[in-house]
Amino acid sequence: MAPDQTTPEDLDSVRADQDGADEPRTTLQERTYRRLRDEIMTGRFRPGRSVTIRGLADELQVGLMPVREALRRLVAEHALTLKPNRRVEVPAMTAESFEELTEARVALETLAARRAYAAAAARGEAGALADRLEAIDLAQDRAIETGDWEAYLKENLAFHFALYRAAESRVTTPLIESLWLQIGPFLYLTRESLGVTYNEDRHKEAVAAIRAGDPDALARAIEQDIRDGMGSLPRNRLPFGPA
Amino acid sequence: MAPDQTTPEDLDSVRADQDGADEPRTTLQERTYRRLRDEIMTGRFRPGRSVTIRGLADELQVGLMPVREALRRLVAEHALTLKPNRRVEVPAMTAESFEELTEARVALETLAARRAYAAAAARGEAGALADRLEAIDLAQDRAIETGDWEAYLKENLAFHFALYRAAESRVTTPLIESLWLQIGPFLYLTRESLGVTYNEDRHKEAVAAIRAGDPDALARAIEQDIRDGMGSLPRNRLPFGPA
DNA sequence: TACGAAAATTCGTGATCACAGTCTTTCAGA
DNA sequence: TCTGAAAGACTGTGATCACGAATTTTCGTA
Repeated sequence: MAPDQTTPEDLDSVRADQDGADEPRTTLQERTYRRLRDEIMTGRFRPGRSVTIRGLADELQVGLMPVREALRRLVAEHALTLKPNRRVEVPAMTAESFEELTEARVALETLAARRAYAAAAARGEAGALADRLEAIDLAQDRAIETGDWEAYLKENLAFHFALYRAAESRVTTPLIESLWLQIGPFLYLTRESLGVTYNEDRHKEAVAAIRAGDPDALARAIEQDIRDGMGSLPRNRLPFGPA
Repeated sequence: MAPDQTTPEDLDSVRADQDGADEPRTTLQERTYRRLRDEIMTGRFRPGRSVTIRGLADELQVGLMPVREALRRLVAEHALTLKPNRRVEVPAMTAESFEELTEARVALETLAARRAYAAAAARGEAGALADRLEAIDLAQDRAIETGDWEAYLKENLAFHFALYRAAESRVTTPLIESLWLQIGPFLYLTRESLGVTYNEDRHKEAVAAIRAGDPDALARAIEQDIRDGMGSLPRNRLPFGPA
């Protein structure tokens, strides 16, 4: 699709987000937003990097206006921050923010998981949901075996949002997405510095909880999954960002 | 029908929001955003009303560009929604959204309350926090006595955010604000249709919990306050919005 | 060499215009 | 009177420019 030859390396790496349909009828601003969103999530924007409208417009080969509105949207979603200079930057990750993000994730994602199970069970599709999640989890296991950290993160994202999306929550899901947007860069940026230890597979526990019809166990599995994942990150090296 | 004339009278009615400082050094877009934000929160935008850039620019006596960016920001915060026509509208409140908003509020606001107490207690300012909240609660009691529904809601907002702001959470507070933005219009729009019953004052319970140093009781008070308040609203008349 | 003021560049903000869709109105035909 | 197609008005999108503020560079002075 996109014929812009600049930056030909990675067009739509993490496209498997929310919209399966990839219509070309979207606005330039929307595509610019998704593009920047993916680049932020995958850590290609280092914290503290100077992000300017004209610079990005040059880089992405689009006009100033789409970039301008895409940046503003990302700021509204807290993926970027607005400095008093009126200039946007990739925010630094601090120990406080990291701890806050973990707690907020636990609060919102256990809620979303419960709602997802309730909605799926009400439709009699709990088994199908468990099957879908299990497939994603197997793909994630393969990523672990091959040591593909980026694929691992991608499948992890797919697992969580496949679960939450089952709730069809137009309120909770966007909030969770905002949290992931804030954590994403840090996850990818630290991929080298950690030897991930997979002691227990909380995803398998979650799938089993769904099959057993136990929402409480599902919520516990999700909470532990979040705490395991966040706890394995190098908290001691925070703050991470501009000096 | 709503009086759709230019409304030059109400410039900054509910300005006492979060920033005590009212510097004129802000951008036009920022002021337009706050203006529209307040009007949405106080229910002056009925659901389903057609919101156009040029119309608002005319009405607010500002250029198209500030309105354009303010609308986009409000859409990103889920205060307004973007129709497939690329046109923004005040979203209708449905029973599902209402229930979701209640659960999300409970999850996030009990978390914020706990963090606020912990932060205040760590600074040895828990007593001062309780005093501040008590003052707001007394003002709210006066609003109840005089039957001033709008003042009641305003003090209610002040109480909750005075508490959450004590946590200095740069992550959780914005999420809660987004939820209030989505509920706000509905609260004000239904002010006529309900005889509010104040059986128990959960705010006083919250203040007592802070003074007693009991975070769990504080969280329970906040949760019950939310459920009481949301439960008293006329759920049976949902969906509320465009036919 | 170090320092600081002035000049040049770059930035965000906002205005204005052109364009291509969408919606409303109008009006001709049954 | 009702239907439906064309004309007109209106809307969001995006480009381009002007302006003032902030940043960076330059260059003269200690």
